[in-house]
Order: sequence, then C-alpha cells, then structure tokens
Amino acid sequence: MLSKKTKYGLKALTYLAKKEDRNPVPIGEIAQQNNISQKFLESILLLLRRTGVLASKKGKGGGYYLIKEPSEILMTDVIRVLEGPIAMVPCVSLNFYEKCDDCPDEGTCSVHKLMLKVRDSALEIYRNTTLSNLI
Amino acid sequence: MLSKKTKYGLKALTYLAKKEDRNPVPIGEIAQQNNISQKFLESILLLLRRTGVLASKKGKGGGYYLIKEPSEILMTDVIRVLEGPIAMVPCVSLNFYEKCDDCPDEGTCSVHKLMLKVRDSALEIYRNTTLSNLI
DNA sequence: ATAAATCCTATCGTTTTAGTAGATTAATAA
DNA sequence: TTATTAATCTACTAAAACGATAGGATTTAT
Repeated sequence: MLSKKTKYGLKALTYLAKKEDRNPVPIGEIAQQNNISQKFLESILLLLRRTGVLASKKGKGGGYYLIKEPSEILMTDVIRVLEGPIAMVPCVSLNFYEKCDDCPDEGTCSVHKLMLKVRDSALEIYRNTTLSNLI
Repeated sequence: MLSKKTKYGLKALTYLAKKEDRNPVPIGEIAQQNNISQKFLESILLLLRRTGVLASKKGKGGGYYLIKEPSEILMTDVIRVLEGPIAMVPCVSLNFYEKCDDCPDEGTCSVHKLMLKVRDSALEIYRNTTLSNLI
C-alpha cells in the first residue's frame, strides 16, 4: 500500500506544479485545497525541502515552491524520498540493497526472481514519468 | 514492502513445486529447509489451503501438497491471497476497489494516474507468471 | 510591534506485522 | 486399542509503522 505520506506529497507537488507562477504557496492553502491535515503535510513538505525537491520561504508571504521545472522532477526521486525503496524486497533494491538473512542463494530464490521483474517494471515507469506528466 | 507472509508463502509453494512427486510434505520440513518459523508458516499454509491453492492431509504421512500443476498456479492468485490487493491505492484496484474519501475526482488525480500505470505493469507480470516460472 | 508563515521536537493512539503458546482433532501404524 | 504424527484452532503478545497532533521557536513582511 502507498502511504498517505507519499499520496499527500504527490498531491502537494502536483498542486504546486499546476500553478502558473512559482511564488511561494503557504502550507495552509495546499492542505485545504487537497483535504490534507495541515500538520501532517508540514512534515512532508519539510522532508521534500530537505531532500531538494522543494524550496521554502519563511515568514509572511512565505510558503513552498518548486525549484525545478515539473518536467525535470522524476518520480524515481520523489517516490524514493517519500515512500522509500521502489523494490518490494531489499535484495532487489538498487539504492537500498540488503541481503536476506534467510536466503542462502539469491540466484535460485523464487521471490528474488519475481520481485526483480516487478521492480524493473515499476522503475521503468517512475524513470519515464515526471511531475509534468501527472498534471 | 513485501510482507514476510507473502515471501514465506511463495518460498513454500516453490519448495513444493520443485518436488518430483506430489506427496504430502509436513510443515516442519518446509519450514526447516527454508529457514522459516514453523508456527508462522502453519498459519500461512492454512490460508493457502483455505483459498484453494494447496491441499493438506492430516496425521502420520500427512502434510501439504499442490493440487494443481505449478504451471496452472498464477501469481495474481497467490499474491492476492497472501499480500492482498496488487494495486497500491484502493482507487485503482480491480478486486478491492474503494473510492478515496479525500479525492473529489479520480479523473484528475495525479496519484490515481500514476498508480494506475504501476498497477497495470505489476498485473502484466503476475498474470504472465506461474509457479513453474519461478523454479 | 504584529501578523503570518516555516521550522523543530516530542508525543500518542491505532493498526499491522511477525511471531509464540497451548490445546484439539484427525490419520496412521503398532 | 494405543501411541505417534501432523494439521487445526484459538488466543495472546512484543515491536514497529502509520497517521497524525501539540506546542513552541524562529523568521520575514508590513
């Protein structure tokens, strides 16, 4: 299941991308327009800022805004920040690889085999989808 | 993330599929050979039996065994039983559809759009993969 | 100064996950 | 019939993750 964090994060990014200008948009507006708990969204936008997807401006007239063109914002990056690994098992993860402690040999593991396919197909989509494709 | 339940279930099924005969295999053997907690595996195999993927025989000489050919056992069925919906959001699920309460219109929802693609690609794989493909 | 906004830390209730324990039932072999 | 083997059923539990919420500190524009 996709976490609400990812869901809300994607909605917020899309909301910002839809705006004509790139002026700062306050959290309150984003939260209201998308039916998201403001406090929860705060932490999500903060995370997106810390990882370089968004920038923010403090104080009156402040808010969050995109620093890159929507067509430059890849889903691979967004999903990895919000949801974590794209792979469903660590042993097939590119960025978060970990060996399974119960599995003696990845080469013959059925789960590994299947999840590798699933990861590849998801990756294919995320790599070829930008924020602008979602508007 | 794939649950251990699904992972263990898949491993157990593969283990059974690899055997030449279709004689009942006791839980203990499956658990040991695959480094799975026996008690946990019990509940998983029980679930697979109740949903018609496996059959069982009680008492001495008993155990679990496949009732269908591995090539007849589709990943769509196995995954749905063990992991639940293939879709990452209920609003794009074929078998477990639910409307999002926060979303006014699926047609314009960016999350919906993206997750539909992801579901389709996963479905494509699961539909075209059987247990025999994992051996 | 004041209002508006982000930033930061901590906490919290609920649900899910991954198991464990123990008793019961059924089949088989002796 | 009795002992053994193995599935079945019910109940419980510890830990982690999830989805928030609370409250204050800090920054900026007017």
